[in-house]
Amino acid sequence: MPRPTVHDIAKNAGVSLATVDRVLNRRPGVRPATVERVREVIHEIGYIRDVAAANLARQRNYQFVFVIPDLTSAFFTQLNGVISEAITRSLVDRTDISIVRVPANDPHALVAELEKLDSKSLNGIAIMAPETPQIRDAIKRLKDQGVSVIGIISDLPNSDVDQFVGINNIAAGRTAGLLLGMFLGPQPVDILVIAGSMQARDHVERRQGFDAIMTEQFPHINVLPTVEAWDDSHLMEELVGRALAARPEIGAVYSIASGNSGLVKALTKRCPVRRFVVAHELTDTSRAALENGVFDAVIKQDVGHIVRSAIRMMRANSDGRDLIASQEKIRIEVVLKENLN
Amino acid sequence: MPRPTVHDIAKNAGVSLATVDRVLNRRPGVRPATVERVREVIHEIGYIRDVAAANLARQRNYQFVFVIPDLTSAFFTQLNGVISEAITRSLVDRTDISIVRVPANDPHALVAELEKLDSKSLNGIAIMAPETPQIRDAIKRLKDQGVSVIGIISDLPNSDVDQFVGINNIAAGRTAGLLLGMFLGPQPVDILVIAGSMQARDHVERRQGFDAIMTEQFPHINVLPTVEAWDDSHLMEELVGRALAARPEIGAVYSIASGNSGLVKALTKRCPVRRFVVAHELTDTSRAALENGVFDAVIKQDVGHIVRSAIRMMRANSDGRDLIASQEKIRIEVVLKENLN
DNA sequence: CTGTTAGCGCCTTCAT
DNA sequence: ATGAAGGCGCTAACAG
Repeated sequence: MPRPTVHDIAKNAGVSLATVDRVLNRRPGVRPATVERVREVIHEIGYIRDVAAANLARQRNYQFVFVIPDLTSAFFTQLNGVISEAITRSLVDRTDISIVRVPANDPHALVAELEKLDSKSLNGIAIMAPETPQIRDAIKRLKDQGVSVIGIISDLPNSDVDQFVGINNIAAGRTAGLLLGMFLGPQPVDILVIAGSMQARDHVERRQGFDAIMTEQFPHINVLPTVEAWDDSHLMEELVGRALAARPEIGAVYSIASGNSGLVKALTKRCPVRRFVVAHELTDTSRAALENGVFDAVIKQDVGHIVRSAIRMMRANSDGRDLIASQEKIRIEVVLKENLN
Repeated sequence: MPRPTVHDIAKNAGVSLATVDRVLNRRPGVRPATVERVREVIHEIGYIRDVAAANLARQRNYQFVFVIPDLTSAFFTQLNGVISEAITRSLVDRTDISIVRVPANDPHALVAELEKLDSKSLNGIAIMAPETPQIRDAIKRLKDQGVSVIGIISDLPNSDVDQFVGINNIAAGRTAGLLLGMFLGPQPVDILVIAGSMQARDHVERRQGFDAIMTEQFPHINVLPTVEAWDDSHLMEELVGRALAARPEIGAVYSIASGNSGLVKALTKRCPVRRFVVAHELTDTSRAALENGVFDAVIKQDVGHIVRSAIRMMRANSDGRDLIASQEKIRIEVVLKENLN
């Protein structure tokens, strides 16, 4: 027995297709009694709307854009790759996605790009950006024009975004701290912490979470002042090298930033000392480092998941649907040598 | 500018819609030269097929069934719940999914259920079952009748399934071992291991992986013989209680099985001793145990992900499509107190 | 307020 | 080997 269609509703309720459609789409111009009758029939015969057919008739299509920093580290290369793949995939779903890459750390340029977007044809944007007042305003403007705005990776808690897709970076920092604390055991040691810049909200939050758990639960461990390596592997190598030379007794390293290849070099150069190392993001570098034992754990966020989730959200927002909450939850993943795959 | 459609192809190639359709769907009855011309036009104008419209015209719908053991532990309750949710969701995608629950550990009953399935209307099944010869044969039969068969959660390596969706349980066991090894540090200790039954392939593999890494990398740790608790929490409580009483110096516990509430009871009853505990699957029990520090880590597989992935695969197999490999990879997740969410 | 009608992009008889 | 025409389930003018 085939599924009931709008025709079945019309027949059973004794009305026309147009009326059924009005009820289905909550459009005005139908007598309450009629609405009621149609609703009843819908319920009775167990009608389920065929979304695909509806979208076809509506000639609905989606225009989304990802706004991301034009950085070139492994993480951002990966992000770009994942979005590109999503672009290809989305073509069959009548969904056009484009990428706008804006200079990092330049709120003005970013705002300029946001203003350029044609909010007439645009249905949604997914943005990774620091939260400055100008950016907050630009986001507000887009939202007012009916564009769905999703924050990704780095949260924008005070902006009027529809949703944030990414991990809780405070919890991520706490997780890193917990791992190191448990690995290190009860003897007192020093931990070296390296961040990218303390401008990036995600990095700041990780550091915050890390510090919090260390003081709460591992007071015998001494966390050294943060070294800023500006996501630059050369600088990272130099700074870490210098730090380790100055304090050879350092027992562990927590790397918040990107540019981990420099870290690996610094660690392997001067070496027989066994140190526990936890870093962020699974890249070729960090994967190799896990495999050969230079890193002990990597805290990862699944970029593919983030991008797909953002797209699902923009689409759901565009047609006022809701989605499976659990599927959209981005997890703080702990990757060790043995669960690399 | 709107997307090119079949009409555009027809116009540009100087043929009719029917011919275009034949080329599009690789159906015979078109002169090679014509095929070539149409193909060229398709490429030129950048035509992308609207799958939704195609399925609509085709009146395509999908019939899938999940075959799972009728167990009632937290893990299986969760599995059932997730499938039920997927069933509701799938209705809008012209996809009908049903659940067949079969007695656990009864290959005959399972085979009988499989034979009952109407392979005429069925497009795919996702099955969790031990791999016996009869089951292998039943699977082969279904496949021969054109049904897509996906193994889930517990692998069926020697059966002719299209894909397996789940984690590598050997690696999961190794991950548990690595965690405990690192937590415990260099002093020699005893580890208690509790399994469900050594019939279930997934449990056996976890134990195997665990043992392997312990002998390879932590030879100073003494792994006690496996205790079988048959996924029963009462039995679990009793056996663990007895084991801890007999050897109070046990420094860690690895729980492969379900029935963890018994484990928690046994551990908290007799107590001030600090023991490291790693278990599998995130349930209400294990979540609470992580929160209050009874468990140190939980190895988890995302059941929602597994179910959604299996559905995507059955659908892709049914229409000979391929999908994003990385999205279908089920990860071995390490959950600590701090990355619970 | 309600109904008629013509599509949306694609597939599929049935002719030619 | 090719084409014309109707229909899949739903929506949206345009009439009444």
